[in-house]
Amino acid sequence: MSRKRSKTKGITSIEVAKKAGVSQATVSRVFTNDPSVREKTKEKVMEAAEVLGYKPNQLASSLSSNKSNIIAVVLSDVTNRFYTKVFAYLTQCLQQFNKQVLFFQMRSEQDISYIINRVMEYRVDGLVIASPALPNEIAEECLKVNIPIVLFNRKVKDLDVLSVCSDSVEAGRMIANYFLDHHYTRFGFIGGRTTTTSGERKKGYLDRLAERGVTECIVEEGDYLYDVGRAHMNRIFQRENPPNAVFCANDIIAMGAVDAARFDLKLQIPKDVAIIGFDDIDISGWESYAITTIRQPMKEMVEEVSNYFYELEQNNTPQKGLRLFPCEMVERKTT
Amino acid sequence: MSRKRSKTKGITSIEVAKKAGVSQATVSRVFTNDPSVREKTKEKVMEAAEVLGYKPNQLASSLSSNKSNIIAVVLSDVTNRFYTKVFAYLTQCLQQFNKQVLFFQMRSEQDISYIINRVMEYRVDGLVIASPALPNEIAEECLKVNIPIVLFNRKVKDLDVLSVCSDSVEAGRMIANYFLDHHYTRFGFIGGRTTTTSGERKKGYLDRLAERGVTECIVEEGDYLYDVGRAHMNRIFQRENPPNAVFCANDIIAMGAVDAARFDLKLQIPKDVAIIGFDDIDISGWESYAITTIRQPMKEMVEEVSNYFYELEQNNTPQKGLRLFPCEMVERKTT
DNA sequence: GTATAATATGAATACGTATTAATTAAAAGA
DNA sequence: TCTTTTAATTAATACGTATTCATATTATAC
Repeated sequence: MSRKRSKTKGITSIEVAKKAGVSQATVSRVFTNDPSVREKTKEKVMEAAEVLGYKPNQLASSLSSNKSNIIAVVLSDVTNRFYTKVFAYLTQCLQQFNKQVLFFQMRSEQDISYIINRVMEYRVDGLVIASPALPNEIAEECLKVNIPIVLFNRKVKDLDVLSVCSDSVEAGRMIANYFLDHHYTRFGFIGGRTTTTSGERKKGYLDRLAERGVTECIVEEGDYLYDVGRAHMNRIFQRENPPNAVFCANDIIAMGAVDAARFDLKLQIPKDVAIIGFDDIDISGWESYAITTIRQPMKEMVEEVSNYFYELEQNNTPQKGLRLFPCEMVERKTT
Repeated sequence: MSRKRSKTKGITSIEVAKKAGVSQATVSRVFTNDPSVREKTKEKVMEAAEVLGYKPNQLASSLSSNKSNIIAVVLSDVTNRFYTKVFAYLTQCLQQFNKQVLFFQMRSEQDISYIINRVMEYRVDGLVIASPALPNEIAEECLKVNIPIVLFNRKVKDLDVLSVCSDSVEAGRMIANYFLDHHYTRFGFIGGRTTTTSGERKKGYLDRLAERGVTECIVEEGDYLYDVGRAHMNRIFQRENPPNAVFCANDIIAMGAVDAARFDLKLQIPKDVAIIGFDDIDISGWESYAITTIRQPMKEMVEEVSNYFYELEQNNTPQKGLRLFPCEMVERKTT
């Protein structure tokens, strides 16, 4: 009784064709919305399909049409709420024109080759990389076989891709201005991993401080984690003449910093020290933290990504290159 | 110059075969690890593949072998950190035997038919549903075509599926015991959506309270949201004789409740009121909240799911039915 | 009504791999 | 050495759809 193949093989377009009294080609045309099929014929086919419970085999379709309708999305940290939201909303947008999301996690550089292989094997229609780690290898491999790539909050020069980013540099400058306008006098910065985004946030901040005459700023850098943020805040305050205004590269770090100020250093916020975060994740708005932060226009950014693939789908050739989105400040109780 | 099909068509097994001086069948065998191919031949093929940059076309493979190596994962709320972690870890586990994750969001009942259609069209090898909303329609459709289903934290009777759940009822009882053992006297419960999980947490809690002689408990139910939790907490305290011990159906609600107590009601935690949450998401451990909560054995649960698919992969027939995992209490500063 | 154009359908084939059945090569037995 | 067995390989075909090209049908013009 060898039954390697499942008995319940799916209904095929051929069976539908037989039942509807048309050819397989016509059934295919109906399900690809080919306008050249007559309304009456279409109805016959749809009815037969309905009765038989036919669902087109997307795998066969992909093979034949050379289009998988799959977009691979690579995240380095699903735990980061900002990217969680990006992921959720992107999925939603892509579904509107029938693209599905194949999910990959890039925990370390080691994952790169795994991801490359899967992405190529599944012949995905596109690839979105929202990861601070260097994906140059991935990018090059994919471009080699014409898989369109979108980088999210990551810039790469000399690479023929779309890069959708928020304006981190300008956001950093905005914070410097805010602190100075509110008469803060001593400054600190707690960065995340040494990535483009964290680096740019720092650069804008420090540059603007310098432009307005402040050359001293205590800088600590580590990772986008609560514990790390908390540790860095404590370390900063072991120095003499500690800051009264600290910019953290994201909200998670900021929460660590807030708790360090509150529970370890017994400081009043914002009287003794002001803290600003980045991302405006929902927790930042909850009253126990109520962190002043920077909001990236997540929806617009995601829609830009989605729209890029939509244009490709329509056989247009949307522009590549860098697309920069301005951020906005959200004032709460830590300043 | 009509070039409908991309010029850069992928390298196929046929080209590899030609280059290696073997048949296409042999190339296929090499890439499916068929033991019947000689070591020397294998090397020849691998080398040719390497030189040409050949990557097997998974879509063609799926079509031919009737196995897509795709597992669909349906979440109702990616924003919920517990499920975010489940999602991340599940992806990681499945990748270990080469299963990829196709992601779906079930925001409302309306999404059901969309999901069903995609799941069937892609001929996924399995389906994981981690959603409190009723997926009976999905389940029935899938079982009809033999797609294995795993329910995560959701029980369904009379359905031939694997259901991996934490023991919510027992956890509820545990909390009742804890409150009573610590001499709390008046009780409250804030639930999430009226789902199995929330309902069971409540049931265990109330039943155990009753068993130990407490018949009064103020119950509010709404949704798993910060704002809702906060509103409910306030409402509870508008009643006369409000509770001094409140169990919230998850940590997000608990945070709303904590902030209501702190900022709206000006109460001391835990002196005036104790609060317990559920899930032990990372924020609960951060000091500004430091919420006492219930930890589900997330990893074990996910591994159970992953293992189920692994067994199927090996053509074994793993047992279906309900698999229950005990929870554990994490004591922090809200009790 | 016929001739012509436009439209709708069908037959045949491609897509790239897995797999069965058939064949050849290697190993073992005498 | 020559069978007999076993292992390795190939040829041929299936998987289910999309699509090109040819054909049949309908609509339009006269």
